[in-house]
Amino acid sequence: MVSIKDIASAAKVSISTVSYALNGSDRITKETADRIQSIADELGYVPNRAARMLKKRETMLVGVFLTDFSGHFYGDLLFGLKEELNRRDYDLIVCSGRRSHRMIPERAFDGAIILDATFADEELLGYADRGHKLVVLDRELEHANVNQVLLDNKAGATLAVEHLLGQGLSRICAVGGPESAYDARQRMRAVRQSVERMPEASLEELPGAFDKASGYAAGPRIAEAAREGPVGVFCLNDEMAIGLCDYVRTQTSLQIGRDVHVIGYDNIELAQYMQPRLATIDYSKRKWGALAAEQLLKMIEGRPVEQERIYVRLVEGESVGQASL
Amino acid sequence: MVSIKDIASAAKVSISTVSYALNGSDRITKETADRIQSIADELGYVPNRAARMLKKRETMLVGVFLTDFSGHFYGDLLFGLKEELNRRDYDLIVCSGRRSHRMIPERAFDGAIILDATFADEELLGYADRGHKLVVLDRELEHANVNQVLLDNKAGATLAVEHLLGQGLSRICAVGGPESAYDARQRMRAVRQSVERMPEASLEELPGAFDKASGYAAGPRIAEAAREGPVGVFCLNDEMAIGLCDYVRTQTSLQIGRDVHVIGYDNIELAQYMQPRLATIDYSKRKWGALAAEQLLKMIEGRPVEQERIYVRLVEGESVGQASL
DNA sequence: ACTATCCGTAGAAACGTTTCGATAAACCGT
DNA sequence: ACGGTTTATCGAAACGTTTCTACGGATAGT
Repeated sequence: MVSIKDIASAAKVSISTVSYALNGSDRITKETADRIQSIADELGYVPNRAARMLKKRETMLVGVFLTDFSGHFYGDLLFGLKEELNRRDYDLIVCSGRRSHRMIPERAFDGAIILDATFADEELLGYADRGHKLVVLDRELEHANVNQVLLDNKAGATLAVEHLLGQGLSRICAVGGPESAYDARQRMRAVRQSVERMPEASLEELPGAFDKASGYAAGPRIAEAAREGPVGVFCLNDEMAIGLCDYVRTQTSLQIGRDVHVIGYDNIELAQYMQPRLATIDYSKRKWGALAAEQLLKMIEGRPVEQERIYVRLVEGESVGQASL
Repeated sequence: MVSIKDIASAAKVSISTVSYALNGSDRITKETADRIQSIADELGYVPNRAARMLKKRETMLVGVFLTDFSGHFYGDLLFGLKEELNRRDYDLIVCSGRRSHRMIPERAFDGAIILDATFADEELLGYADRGHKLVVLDRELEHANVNQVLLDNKAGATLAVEHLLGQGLSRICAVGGPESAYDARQRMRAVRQSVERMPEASLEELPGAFDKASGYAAGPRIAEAAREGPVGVFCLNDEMAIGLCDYVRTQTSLQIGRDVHVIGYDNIELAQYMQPRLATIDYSKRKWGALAAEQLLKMIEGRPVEQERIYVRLVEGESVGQASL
């Protein structure tokens, strides 16, 4: 592999001159710089990333950690992240799995973005203590080296429940997320508050784990409830809503949007292709990513960071209809 | 940041002893090794990745390059890749975008897996010439440092067309992919061959770009054709099939599975949620990833690599029905 | 013409590891 | 008790950069 040394001897200058020339320092005259540059090109020189990282103590890399690679909104989120990072000359690296956690303390990146339930809070705080910059997207953490971009879960869940209530549905079921999920806890809390505000409304909470299977599993109980009249179901994310619709369609003779009214959360791509179209809560995943990137870069560069929040909107769908009285 | 030196002075041994001890060399007695280990733990030592990379000239990292992060089957593919790599102590890093290409010559990984149209063949061959190990998933390249895991596109496309023909459909439309896509070229070639084998069958080729919009765009022409009797449409991937169904459903009074029979390719998750369910060609994306990882590791370790191929199967769906005669 | 200033380049140390070869102490058999 | 062998540890070089400081020669000012 051709190194800076090879260029130095080919150009009959010292390696420091080569380094300065290639990095565009004004210590070197334009002529020598050009000469060195063309020799470098000719030899096909590419700087060694590891050496540069070691010496400069910076990587120009940001790591994003995901629980898995199959999330339905990762595409947009990562797009937003990457755009923003690239504008500032950083590269994005996506990681998943416990094994890769170690890359943070190994200083493989200048900062990391976390949307990964396999990190415990204490683990993240430990990294922050050691000086690593983090932006967390799936929890709230109080630390000088940690910031977050919050989804407005409260507003979203309130919107969802009020949409159901607004259709004349007073019997509400909510299918929850894993206890460990911050988003799930926040959404469920808002659900309770919204229902409590309506004296005539009732709420039943069903357990769930943010996956299709838990939506499906909630099916029997919901079908039972629906026998006594229309029921409005808020699944705390779209995947569960889809699982529930699956159950209702294949295992019961109930009709979605008439007997069982379903609304989800996240507006994943699938939602718009469901028949009937799934009502859901939407927010800009790109913006979420872009803000996360912006915050992280500010931290890395030592600029002040302001708290950001992503707003939500209701997407209507035929999975929620007017309650027939 | 605590380094091997700090441990050395804390333990009153040389840095080489620390290095040997921490790496489990048998040059060091168990007692000192344990002592050093516990001091390292106490100080919270984590090795510096850059330094190790530089010295060892290996990274234990594999990069996978994707055109974007939104592909519908990336989740499974990456899962297969990651599992296999982790079993062998390698970490996976996902990259996208032209900017990140440079990580290959910069020796940021021990090898790379390419499923990314933004790489030109010549670019990849250039890296291979410089000794970088590659596995390509979206093309075929002849080079000692390049291997591929091939999808059986020919078999899949043949299966799809024969399924349509088998339902009594003799007027076939095929919605193609970008000219630059290897998969698209292979599939289309097989389509032509299959249709030609049936003297009474006719084929019309429509342009496409593997995205939903091109499926939608093919809609008018297909609707026109369907006015003269049922037509079988093979969209070279599921996304286009979904776009086409969208058009037919919203812009025409034709019925899918009766007037227009649609089959896709890839069996993305969405396919099973379409109404009617989309017929498609399925193959194991996990296995695809696992084989790619296995090949790359063999190359890195200098073991012989055998050519692999992923097999396909037909998934029936109501989007293709019996042609009413 | 002589010192002071500046400018372009060179030398060398450092970043944090790994690993080869050297060294000194302990062991063994005779 | 002695040379020879083994054993545990150490010293130093190297990986490929960056960057501080030093240096020598040219230019400029008086």
